[in-house]
Amino acid sequence: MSSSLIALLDCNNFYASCERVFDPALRNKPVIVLSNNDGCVIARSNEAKKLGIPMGAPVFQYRDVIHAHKVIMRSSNFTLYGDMSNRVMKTIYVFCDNIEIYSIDEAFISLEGYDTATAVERMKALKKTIEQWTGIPVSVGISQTKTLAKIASHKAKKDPDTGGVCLLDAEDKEKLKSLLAELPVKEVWGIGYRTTRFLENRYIRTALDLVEKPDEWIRKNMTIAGLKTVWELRGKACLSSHNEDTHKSILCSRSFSKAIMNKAELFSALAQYLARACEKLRDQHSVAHTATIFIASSRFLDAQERYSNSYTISLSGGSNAPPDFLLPMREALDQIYKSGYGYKRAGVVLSGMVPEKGRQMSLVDNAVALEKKREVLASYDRINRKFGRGTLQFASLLGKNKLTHRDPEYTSPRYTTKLEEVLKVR
DNA sequence: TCTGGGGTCCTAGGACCC
DNA sequence: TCTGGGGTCCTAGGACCC
Repeated sequence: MSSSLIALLDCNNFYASCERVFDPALRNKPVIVLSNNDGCVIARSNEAKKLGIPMGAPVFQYRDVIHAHKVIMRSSNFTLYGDMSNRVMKTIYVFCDNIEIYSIDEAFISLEGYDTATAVERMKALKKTIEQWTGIPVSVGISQTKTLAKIASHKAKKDPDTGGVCLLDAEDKEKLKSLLAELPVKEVWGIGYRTTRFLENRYIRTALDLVEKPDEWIRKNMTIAGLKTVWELRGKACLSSHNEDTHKSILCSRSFSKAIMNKAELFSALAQYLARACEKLRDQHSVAHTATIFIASSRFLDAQERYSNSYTISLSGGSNAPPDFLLPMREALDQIYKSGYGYKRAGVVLSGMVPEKGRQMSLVDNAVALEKKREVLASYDRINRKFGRGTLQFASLLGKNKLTHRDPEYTSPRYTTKLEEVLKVR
């Protein structure tokens, strides 16, 4: 009896593909999607990859290539990408209801009960349907474990012979072995930069080198997480799915296009991120008991000129209303702010979540006031959802200064979520 | 300053992911 | 001149308890 199969479905060049769906002029051309402030490359079409533009590359360093090859740039449009992601995931649910949405462009799909041939057939049908219904090209890797499915999906993406769906059967031991022998250890899911350096120093260069090490050695040098990775590579599934619909932490942070030199401006930025983080918190019907603020100068300065720090505050009753966090947050900023530095980034992390219902009330709360506050925030959220984020804002959070975020230059319309911006057919 | 061995809980920081 | 943003998990070490 064979162990059950799992598939990883991965959207190809997701953000760039989303842009292409609505603008045919981008097809077969090099396209890159940029981060906030149009600073970095966060997605590339295959044509852009071939030009040697790396992931995360600062745009200014590649001006010449971009110009010479007429690379098309798009500022990121997360409203569009989020909506397209939903469409892809909903299509997967038509085929299978046991799925784990892993990221905006990836999902694991349980293929329990299928033999290998049927699994491949089903995934080919799914791939075709997604491409027809959403216009997003996808690749699928199938294997007995998530880590191997991941490897299979890379092969599906790179090797045209697979037709975009690749099976890696771990029960074919010889084939698995020869595949792992060709796979550089740094390409294994879960092996990052630090671990790669550690392993290569010990002449462990391929995935096969790694799986041949004894368990005790792995456990000692790579922690339990590394051991799980190795078991997965050997074909033994041990990564559990975490299909939580509530997050354990929520972060909102931004880089500034120009350095911020004073505390008031920094606080006003933090207050806005707090407001956004609290919105996400209310979306999942939680309250948070702790909030961490952090501030940082540019990471690209010399060590002596660099400064970053964070401070964690706690709220005894928990809350998802920005004003409750504001005063302790101001005190926190007083603790860590140092004048004389130019701050390039700041953010707020909320954690210590519990469900909004049945939360512990602190002594100063009274139930009526609490319910009233909840209703006010709910209307606030409804209005902002209907008319766009930022329609309503907290007066106490509004700074005098406009934040130094650069306006995006290359934004595409919100084709799918904004009536005024839908695609027009002549 | 030396003298004990266990527990638990919490948090900061590191490493990884997309 | 210009360098992203949002998550999870693990471990070590401190605080506290008996």
